[in-house]
Amino acid sequence: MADTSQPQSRVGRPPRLSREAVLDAAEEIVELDGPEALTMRRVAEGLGSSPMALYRHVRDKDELLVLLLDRLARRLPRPELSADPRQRALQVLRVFHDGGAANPWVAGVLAAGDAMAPSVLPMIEEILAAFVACGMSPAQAGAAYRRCWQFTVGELMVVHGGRRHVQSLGRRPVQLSILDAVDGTVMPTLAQLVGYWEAARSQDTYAQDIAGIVDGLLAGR
Amino acid sequence: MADTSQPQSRVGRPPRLSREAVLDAAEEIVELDGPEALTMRRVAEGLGSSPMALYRHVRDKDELLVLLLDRLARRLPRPELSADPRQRALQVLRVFHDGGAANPWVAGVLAAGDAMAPSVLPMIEEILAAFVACGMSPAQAGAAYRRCWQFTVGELMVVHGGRRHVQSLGRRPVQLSILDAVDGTVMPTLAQLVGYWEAARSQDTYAQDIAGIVDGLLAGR
DNA sequence: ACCTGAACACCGTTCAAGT
DNA sequence: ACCTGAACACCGTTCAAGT
Repeated sequence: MADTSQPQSRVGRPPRLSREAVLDAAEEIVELDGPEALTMRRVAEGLGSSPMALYRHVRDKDELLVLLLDRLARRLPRPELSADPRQRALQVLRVFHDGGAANPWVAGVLAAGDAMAPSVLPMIEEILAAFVACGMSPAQAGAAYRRCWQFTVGELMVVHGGRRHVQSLGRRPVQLSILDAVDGTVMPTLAQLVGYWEAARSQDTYAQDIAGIVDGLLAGR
Repeated sequence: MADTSQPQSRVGRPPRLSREAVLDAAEEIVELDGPEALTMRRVAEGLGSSPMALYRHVRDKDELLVLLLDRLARRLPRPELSADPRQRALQVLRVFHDGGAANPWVAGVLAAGDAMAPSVLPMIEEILAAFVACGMSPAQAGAAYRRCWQFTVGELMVVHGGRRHVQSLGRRPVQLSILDAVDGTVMPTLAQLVGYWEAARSQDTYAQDIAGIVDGLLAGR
């Protein structure tokens, strides 16, 4: 009995943790309290192990974040793609956007460096192919994708971005933001601005914006 | 002699530091070693004072960063504005962009929260006015500015963004980036992608991109 | 009023040792 | 092979005390 014993390579202490378990614990924290709450020590605590045990499964904290991003990317839905290539590009871009908007910590991680999830490569390829099907050259498609992606990152940053939530640890609820920095005298422009920002957070302006950008690109060639 | 003595309010120890001095020291650090090197303790060290002395001149580290951003914004050049409103909007957007691109730490600070520099409000107003002069309604101008700003933030993030520079403290030069994450097998798409990214970093694609976006907006109405 | 010293409650990570 | 304990070199910030 006990055929769970592998005949091969049975040396040393059996593992108690795994990369998958570490990622699970990390994800729970980030989902609950945001990316700034993600510390190696808290992950270890969640696993009931010492902080240093994690380093056997993950190179360092940066790698942990990238792996978390990749995991999210792998879970992105693959929508039924339209026959119209323009529509197809917009569909995939929307999947990217919605994935980032649903997990506000993504913006912060994207901001941190050249980190990128390999699992999105097929989706990027889909967008490039769609642009080519619209009549662009591969180089044009690349530049077009870059423009769309940069707008999407900015949107995630500005609208759904790493706001420090409420988070107020009891002290100092105010924030030196655009609102109180002009010491009380709210300019008309400012009031309007705030309105437009709020609009973007409530209404779905992304669809309109990205469609406008894509149409600009298609009109260009 | 010594007419530097103010007749008014002469109580307690005279100040040795000032908010301006704190900002100078902070700026030097951030310019030299990037925003991640900016710590209260290092600023204090640069001033030859104790870390806690800073808290008399600045509420906390967040405020320090916002003040630094505002200082940079105040120094932005005010270009000779064109008579053509479309051109005018593009000019001011370019000033924003170039300011951020020249100081790569800006992207990181913008990413961190709703922080905003009050000194840019007149320039924002300039852009809104230009869009209105192009025939947009105020609401359309607001949405248009938002779209442009979001693209600009994304561009700063992706192209000039908070890459962790070389920074390698001797150990681990590699980075789990898109390049090595697909374990060696570089897809054609991937090679292309990297090329487009590099292109954006060397050539000035921003001018073309933002003009395309603005033209898309103007065509929309 | 302005600054200092010591302390608190954290970080990520290394290194030698246990099993 | 995998994990632990103690330690290192940091953080931001509070609080009581000095001048």
